[in-house]
Amino acid sequence: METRFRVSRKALEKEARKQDILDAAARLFSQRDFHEVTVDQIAAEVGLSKGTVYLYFRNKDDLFHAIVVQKGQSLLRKTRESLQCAGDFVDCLREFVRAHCGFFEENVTYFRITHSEKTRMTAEGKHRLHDYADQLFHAHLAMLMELVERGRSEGVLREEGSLALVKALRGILTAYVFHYAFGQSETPLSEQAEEIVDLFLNGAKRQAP
Amino acid sequence: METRFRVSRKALEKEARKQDILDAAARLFSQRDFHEVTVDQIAAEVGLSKGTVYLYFRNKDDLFHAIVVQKGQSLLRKTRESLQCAGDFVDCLREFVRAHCGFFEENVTYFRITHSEKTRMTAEGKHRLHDYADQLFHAHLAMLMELVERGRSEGVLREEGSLALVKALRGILTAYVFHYAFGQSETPLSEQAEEIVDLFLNGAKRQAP
Amino acid sequence: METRFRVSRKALEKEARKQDILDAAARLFSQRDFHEVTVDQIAAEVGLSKGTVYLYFRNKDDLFHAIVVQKGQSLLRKTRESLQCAGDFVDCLREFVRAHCGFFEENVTYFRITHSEKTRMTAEGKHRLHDYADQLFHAHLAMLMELVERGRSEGVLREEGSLALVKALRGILTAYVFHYAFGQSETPLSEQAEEIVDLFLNGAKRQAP
Amino acid sequence: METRFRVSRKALEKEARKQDILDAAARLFSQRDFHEVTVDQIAAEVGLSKGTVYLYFRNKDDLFHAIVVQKGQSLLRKTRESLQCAGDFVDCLREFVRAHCGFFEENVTYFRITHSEKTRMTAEGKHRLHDYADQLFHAHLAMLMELVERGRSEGVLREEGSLALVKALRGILTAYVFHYAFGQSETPLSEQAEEIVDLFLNGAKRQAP
DNA sequence: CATGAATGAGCGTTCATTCAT
DNA sequence: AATGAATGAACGCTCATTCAT
Repeated sequence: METRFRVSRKALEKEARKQDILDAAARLFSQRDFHEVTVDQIAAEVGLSKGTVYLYFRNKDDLFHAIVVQKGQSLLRKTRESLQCAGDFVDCLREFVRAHCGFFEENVTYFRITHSEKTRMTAEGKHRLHDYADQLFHAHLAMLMELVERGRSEGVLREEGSLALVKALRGILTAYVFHYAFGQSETPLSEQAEEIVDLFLNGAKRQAP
Repeated sequence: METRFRVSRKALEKEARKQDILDAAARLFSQRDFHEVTVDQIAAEVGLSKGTVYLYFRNKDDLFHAIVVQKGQSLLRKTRESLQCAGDFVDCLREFVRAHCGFFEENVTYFRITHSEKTRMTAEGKHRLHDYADQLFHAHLAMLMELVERGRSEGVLREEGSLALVKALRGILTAYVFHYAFGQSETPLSEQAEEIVDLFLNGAKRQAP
Repeated sequence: METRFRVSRKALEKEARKQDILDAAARLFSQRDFHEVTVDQIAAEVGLSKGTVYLYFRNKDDLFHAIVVQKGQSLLRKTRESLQCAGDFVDCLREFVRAHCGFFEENVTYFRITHSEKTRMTAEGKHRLHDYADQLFHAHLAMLMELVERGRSEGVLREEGSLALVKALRGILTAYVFHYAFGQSETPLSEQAEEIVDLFLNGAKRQAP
Repeated sequence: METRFRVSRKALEKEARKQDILDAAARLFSQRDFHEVTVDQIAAEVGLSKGTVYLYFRNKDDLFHAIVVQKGQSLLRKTRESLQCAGDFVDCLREFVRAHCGFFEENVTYFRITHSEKTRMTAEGKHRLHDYADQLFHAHLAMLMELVERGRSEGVLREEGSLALVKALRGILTAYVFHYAFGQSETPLSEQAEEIVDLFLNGAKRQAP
């Protein structure tokens, strides 16, 4: 039992170390391009030796993808939870947007990563990202589709083209996160959730009195 | 006169060659990251020698920025023209969206470039892009602001936060271009202009009867 | 204690490796021009890979300057020591010339380097050499000045223009080293010290009986 | 006859153009290293196209050597003439030193070139310089030898080692030119001829009263 | 003769990756 | 497990040289 305990403690330590590397790397990747961050810098950021990084990740690509996957999972989990809300579609949509905003508020630094990675992924036809990361991306899309479908079935959203609605929602969300992440200091992202929902649902037109 | 003709022909040829390089490079930059495209590849793509590329551009960065600037100018010109329409705000908005869609329909390959470059630019605070490219970016933002202001002064758009409206419009536009550029074959982008305008103005809610 | 020993041994080995590179590079720089020696050749000469050289020196310039500085220091040290002789001016002058000759006898290969570097340094006005190498050069000049002044104060040397005397001494010294370094095999340089001193002090004229 | 005239005029023009290139190149080579001067720069300095330079010189090396040879010939001619003086050895020596100084005063810019080239030449064992330049170098040495021999046969110079005397003379001369060429503004070199002769003949010692 | 566009070998430098300790 | 020295492939860039016009 002592051995089991030792092993498990070791395993935990190892996991912790791995997470340290992921965090350090993510910090750097959010500031500079994939190719502009060197393994040396990552190692220095965690306070480890370059060789040690290779004990935890097979190569630089793996490390990068691990970040994308981990953050993707996290986003997916949080937004999924938000959809289990008790209320009606609009309530749930509000929760969803809040979750999305909350996630990126806490992970501003990861926005650039996922942003550029999403692009790369789509452009090169999955050659670069592991299947799992690919699945995550599509899972996110699917979840949005579901949400929109529900809005439709509740009679709140338009009947035509649910893909169009998904595009609009993602577009507005992304634009807001973008401005939050790169723009000069603004109001907290999560406080803008209501605004996003409003714009998405009612559009830019002045409301009839 | 023959001499004059010869000289001008040479100058034209040189300009044409420069454009060839720009086009070839843009093709590659749209498929892979800046650092993943080598000057050798660019040269090969045009059918020239590596050294020759350096006769036309001081370095790889310059070449890249030349592309961004050229396309940025083009987009700016086309969208600006669209705003000189005779009709009311909604007409102009429709023209604007059409121009935007039309441009990216013809320049799908440039979307990724400007997409990632815009990110990099904002992130690194103008350190990398020439002033001119910087100006272009802000000019585009300013133009959108103007358009939205007009919509407000005509009483069509909401009174609150014009930045919010700009975000929404850009977000939806970008999302549509993104899906067109990377998604599997869809309807022509320009045919989706009406849909974009509708979503932006009226939102996703089912319209009251 | 074993650890301490290991650490210090590693540090020593690293220092030794660095010196190996310096020596190999110096050998090559003495045979060919700075620009005619490639980093690849230097690496091959030490039996290392090109990249390894860059673990020890930031770049080719640094490596070159390290050689100049190291040898300059050595020359300065040895000649300075020689001036602490007990005897009168002529004794000290003799010691000085011997030290100078002795140094270049052991460092023939470095003569060309310092020779050409001195030229470059003076010509380009300190733009290329690190401040330290610059200081060394002037320290050497200053030392010669001091020596000559002493000869004058002891009533041995002429009263007029000590710079003239410095020029003459350096000129003769350099000429001798030059012939030794590049000429076909001759008598050891250090054995020519007496001759140099004699020519410098008494000139080429046949001595009055 | 008109044809002959035309041809000869053309030949003259060609020769003049060639000289222009030599002069421009020499100017640049005196400021920067051989490898730091580009053929492009040379062409620009003469106001010609790069390709044109290759009509007059087979390659960059040839051009460089042509300069060295031409200047060497010129120095040789001028110093040889000086030796045809009517007076005794000391008069002739004085004339020689004056000629040497005069030459480098007018050709300060060429000092560095010949300086570094002489080194390179001796170091690499004639592999680089054309035979002719090699001959020039040795002709200069031989001339000095002759001069010194004459001084000896007239009973003015010491009996021992004429090579030693040649070394001393060349050393002092070179040192003076060096200081003139690179040092901060000094008295004209030719006015220092007397001083050089004095130092060479009588040495640095204070003269007995 | 003169041009200058094109070439391509070659250099300095970087950096992901390996491996002996 | 951790290190960090060593590697070597690869890249951006330069420039002497050629050649069609």
